[in-house]
Amino acid sequence: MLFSKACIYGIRATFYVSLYQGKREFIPINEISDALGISFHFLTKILQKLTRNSIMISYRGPKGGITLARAPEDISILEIIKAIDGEESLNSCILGLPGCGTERPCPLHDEWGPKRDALYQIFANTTLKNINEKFLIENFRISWKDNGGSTH
Amino acid sequence: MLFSKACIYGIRATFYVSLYQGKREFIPINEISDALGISFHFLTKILQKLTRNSIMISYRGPKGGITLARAPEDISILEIIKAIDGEESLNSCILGLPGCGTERPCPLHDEWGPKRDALYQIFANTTLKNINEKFLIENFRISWKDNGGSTH
DNA sequence: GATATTTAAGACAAATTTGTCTTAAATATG
DNA sequence: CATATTTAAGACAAATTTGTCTTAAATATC
Ligand code: SF4
Ligand code: SF4
Repeated sequence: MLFSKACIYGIRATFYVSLYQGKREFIPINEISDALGISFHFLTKILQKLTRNSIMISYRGPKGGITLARAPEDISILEIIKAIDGEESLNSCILGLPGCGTERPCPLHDEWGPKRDALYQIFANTTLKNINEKFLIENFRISWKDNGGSTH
Repeated sequence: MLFSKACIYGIRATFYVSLYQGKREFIPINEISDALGISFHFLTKILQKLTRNSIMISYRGPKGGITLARAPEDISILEIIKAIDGEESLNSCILGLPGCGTERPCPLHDEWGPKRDALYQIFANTTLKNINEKFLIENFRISWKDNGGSTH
């Protein structure tokens, strides 16, 4: 698993929220946790990392909830990942051989390095606006809750 | 982290052993754990997964230790990963959105799918022989022990 | 102001991963 | 056969991640 469960939940929740951007004000967390089948309190703690990192804004009380802090085109997947799993999760190597790097590559570096960089660029360049467009264009109906896993 | 620590340790240990292939009989695990700076007993348990999966052969007693079960060109990195972290670690998606897949892609699938497949192929196609050649050709001197992390 | 709704915060518990230790079994050597 | 070496196996502990619960604070509505 490249990302922690917390990170995946955070990404899913952000996708969910971003679908309502411009249509509703604040989305209550319990609605999200219900839709995604995630523990409400666990999700709350995850989302707090996003509000602390100015990715989301939260509002308490009736009609409260969370919403994006910025325009969807200004929020990348990478930001979410960094806010939840930290900087290292994508910078560090899959093998993590110590003391290595470009000037002292391990036997896999030539192959892995470019792949890792490409992966990083995907997350850096994909914004929530891109995601929303994909959702709309492809008329995507995701089953947010776990239901047997992905088929590849 | 794509792989568990156990998996990374297993890969490092296998690299270490394969460097002596054809030169020494069995490599004692305590030598490996010393060289790699890993707990001896923890490494022993990890390596047992490799012996159970016919990747390594172990031998008890003086002059005992472990060695590769097959020729280096017949052992891929992928096998090691599967033996330790299981099949799913590379088949499952980084995001793990449920119920999705090629026929029901999430907004990242078009980008992530090919990357994941390419990654899979690297590990499937890279054998210990490839690794050894790299080590020799590049006259690689790895510092097996952690010493501050990779520089990228 | 009273009440219901909703996030914030933190204590706590469960599960998983990582790491340690002890004992047993196998084997080479003298 | 006695001894030292080395893996096997499994109990146990520590650390981390995941998940639950309780209380407090903010806010809309009546
Ligand atoms: S040399 Fe590169 S591929 Fe190899 S372990 Fe280090 S960062 Fe990873
Ligand atoms: S559709 Fe593809 S990329 Fe998206 S979550 Fe599923 S497997 Fe992953």
